[in-house]
Amino acid sequence: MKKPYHHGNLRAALLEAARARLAEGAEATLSLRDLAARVGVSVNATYRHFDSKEALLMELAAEGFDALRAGMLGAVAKLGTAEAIERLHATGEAYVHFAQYDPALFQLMFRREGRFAEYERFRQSAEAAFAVLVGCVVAVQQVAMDDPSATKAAIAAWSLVHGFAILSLGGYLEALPEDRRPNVREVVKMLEVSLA
Amino acid sequence: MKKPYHHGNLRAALLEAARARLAEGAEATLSLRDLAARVGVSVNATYRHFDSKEALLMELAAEGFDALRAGMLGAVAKLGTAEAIERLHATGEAYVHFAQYDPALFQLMFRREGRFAEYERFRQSAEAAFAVLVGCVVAVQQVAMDDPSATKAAIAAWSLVHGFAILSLGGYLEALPEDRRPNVREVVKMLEVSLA
DNA sequence: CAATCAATGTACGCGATGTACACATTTGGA
DNA sequence: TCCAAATGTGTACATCGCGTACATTGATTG
Repeated sequence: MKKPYHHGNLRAALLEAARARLAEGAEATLSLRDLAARVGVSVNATYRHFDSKEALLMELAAEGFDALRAGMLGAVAKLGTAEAIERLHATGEAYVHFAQYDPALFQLMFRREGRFAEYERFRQSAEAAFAVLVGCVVAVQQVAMDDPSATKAAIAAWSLVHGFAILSLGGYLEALPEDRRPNVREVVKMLEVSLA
Repeated sequence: MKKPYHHGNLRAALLEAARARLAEGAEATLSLRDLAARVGVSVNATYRHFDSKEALLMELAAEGFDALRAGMLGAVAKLGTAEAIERLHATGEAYVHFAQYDPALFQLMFRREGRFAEYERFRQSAEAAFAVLVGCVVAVQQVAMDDPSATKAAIAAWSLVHGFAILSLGGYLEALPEDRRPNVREVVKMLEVSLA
């Protein structure tokens, strides 16, 4: 059984390799050539499936947002029926956990410098993920889905968990002794009061 | 008046050029060679003052933290005597404003991937900036400067403003219509209740 | 005046991106 | 069935960025 001339699903394989590669290092050191080599394919072949390295990364980032959304929804689902505020907490926690579980992917997702216009798929996935947060806030505030105040509160909530994730990953909290560092739960609780 | 063989203060000039360069573009497209050309100096000369591009960027980032600290302190000072909670608000606003005033520098500061160990100067400046926040929280909570709860609350506050800054700069909020986007003040107000 | 510092010029080695061109192998549709 | 399109291979190249080396020149300082 020699390897066939055609890979079969090179596109998916490249993305998978990129994911694996990301898990073990930073985005900065991810090269197309390395990816091609890992999959056992020539560099040129990669260009049959992605216009550029950036295009590949954007696809990866979009899938990241899909996974983030799934992670948040999953956390809520596992909670069963619960207070709306607790669901919001769970969602926030899931957000941070996602970031900590795959830091490189998370950073990748938020270092695309707003190329929403060029990559529609990316925009949609990012928006869908945000919608989960808005949904939670809507439930807490008991307002209409398109209520401006819900969107604003959701952004504030997003800011909080996102900021915490970034600062954690960046190592900016490591300088502090363990007992003075809040854990995810403590941070997420900050959402409680100000939204009620 | 021909230009002298020695520049005089090349180190400072390089940093200044880098700052200017940052103001008009992203970090990713900043090259040592370009910097040297701008200052009118050979590439080699730059290595007399900085071990590497990274070292130059770290210095720039450290100065960024100094400026951020000054900005926050300045905002508080301009407030005169005021409620502690208002000072915290002002500090948070100053944080976001700093980010919006010089986005590239701000991103630079937070994309150094925790090289605190290698660059002590950087660590100190970052810590000093954070201390301003802690100070505000301490005043609000009326606890001792080294009270763990103050540190934790300060981190939460930091997370909030930082997350908002990042999301703003990344363009992740631009998808939403203007009237559903919170402004700085609205976001910062979230600090109020949960810290009291 | 000698030593040292600061800067020049030129040239490499390395690695990464994207592109081009000619060619091979499958696969699918007219 | 056969031709065309899609997918891959190999090799080569232009471009750019980083860091380094080496010999040399101009300024400063003790």
